[in-house]
Amino acid sequence: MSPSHIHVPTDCRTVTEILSRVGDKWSVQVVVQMGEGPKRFNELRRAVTGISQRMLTLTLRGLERDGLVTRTVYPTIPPRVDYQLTGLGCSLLKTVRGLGDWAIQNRDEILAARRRFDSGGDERDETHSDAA
Amino acid sequence: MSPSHIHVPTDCRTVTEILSRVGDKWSVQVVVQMGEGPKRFNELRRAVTGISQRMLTLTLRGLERDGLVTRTVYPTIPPRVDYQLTGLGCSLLKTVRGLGDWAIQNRDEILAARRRFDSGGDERDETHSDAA
DNA sequence: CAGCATCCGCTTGGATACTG
DNA sequence: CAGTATCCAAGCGGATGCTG
Repeated sequence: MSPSHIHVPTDCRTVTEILSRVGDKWSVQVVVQMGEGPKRFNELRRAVTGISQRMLTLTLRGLERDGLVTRTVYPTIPPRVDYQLTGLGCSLLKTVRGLGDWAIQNRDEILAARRRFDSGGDERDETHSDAA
Repeated sequence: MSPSHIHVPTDCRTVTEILSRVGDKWSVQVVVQMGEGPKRFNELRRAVTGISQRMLTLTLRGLERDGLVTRTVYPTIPPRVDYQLTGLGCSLLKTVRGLGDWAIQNRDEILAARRRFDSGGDERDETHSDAA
């Protein structure tokens, strides 16, 4: 029942909502890993360097909750659990790759700007004597 | 001197780097506001609902540091400071809109999945009796 | 193997008060 | 108007130990 005919230019709250879903420390990396197909828990753990077991669990729960991944349990011994992107998850992955490409393309420029800012912290802006 | 000929599919570290830049609570909203043209400090403050003065300052400093916005000071009384997107900032805005559109399009589906997950927390996955 | 529970530090961010 | 400085609470995330 949302008024979808009112096309707000990039509705702020919704974007923020999604960004906080995807903007955490690990979600994107985990999603990217699953882009190559279904993955088991420890497989993901090894693939995503530096992630703790706790955070992998939490991240996967969050993604599952939002319908981005499915969790399939095989009650064998030892147990086996597969995580896989849903259609929604795949489409998110595609979109995130857009941001990823941007990041890769502009990484050097950003790092340069950062160094410039960090070294000289006083001549960074043009002070205009003229005013309204 | 980075080996740019090795095209890693969405280099994980770089993406994470940028996401943590843009994935904080306010950056995107601030950037979106500036997309409509240069803005003064309190103008941004009013436009971005809920932001504290402290966080607006920090957010703008961060964006300026990364070369995404410029800060122009008019030493008048009272002082006036304009913030404006750089070319880099504009290109980021465009990219972020991609994610924004995705968010808007799939918002309902995500919220539905979330409700489903939160209500029944046990029948959420298919347990397969078959295994490897 | 795939988790859950606990503890604990660090960072993020809000509220408030003060300044040029 | 456009900040800076301080204090403080909540949440994120790491380390460790235990379970089915």
